[in-house]
Amino acid sequence: MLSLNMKTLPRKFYSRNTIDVAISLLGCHFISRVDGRKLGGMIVETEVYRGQDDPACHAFGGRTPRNAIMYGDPGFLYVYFTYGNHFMLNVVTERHGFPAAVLLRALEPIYDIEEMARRRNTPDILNISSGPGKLARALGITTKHYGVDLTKPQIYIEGPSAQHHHILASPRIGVGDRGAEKLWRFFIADNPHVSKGSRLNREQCYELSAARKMSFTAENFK
DNA sequence: CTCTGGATTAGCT
DNA sequence: GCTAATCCAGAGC
Repeated sequence: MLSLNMKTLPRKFYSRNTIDVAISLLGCHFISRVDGRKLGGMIVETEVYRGQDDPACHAFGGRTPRNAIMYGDPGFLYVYFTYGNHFMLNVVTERHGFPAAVLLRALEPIYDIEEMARRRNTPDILNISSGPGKLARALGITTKHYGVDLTKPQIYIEGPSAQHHHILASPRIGVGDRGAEKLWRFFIADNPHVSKGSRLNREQCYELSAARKMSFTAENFK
């Protein structure tokens, strides 16, 4: 299952269209060594937040102190705090000056599962990192790690995935009507670690080929 | 300064 | 399925 030849993803990996990055990240390994332990797992669910025209993106409406990292170089960590409890992990994408990022929504635990389970206070492996707030907690990542360089050895992603995954797309979760027409959530079909927070019926999920076609319309890239 | 709502989760009905 | 928890960023004054 683990592929050989996994290497830390270079900055160039992140310096592409955010949709390509979000899809390419599925199957890669996200690793955190923030407390001297190697924690992490396989990325199984991602979402795209792209540009000042995307009403669900934190950069909608322009630059602020919080979203500043999204305007910088790709390959850095954007962490923010929400709902009074949860940290969200994003990786900055695209070129300097264009605000965009991929939200990591779920991991399949691989490294030091016992420690991650402890941090999450659950014995259930399916509950360790099957949601964006859950995985940040399991990995020990907080806003202290805002701006960490993902090409350095503290927090990084290894790839590429050698597996052939069946990937599906759907609308993003938790954004309400803001950009609801965009199919910018991507996940590995049938992986039990994909988040269950918002159960989507089959009609709301699309094969990757169809979703990509819709995502790359002029409407989304004007 | 004050107010509003959130890229969620856990726990209960 | 429903909602309280919990606190900060951003907007408005």
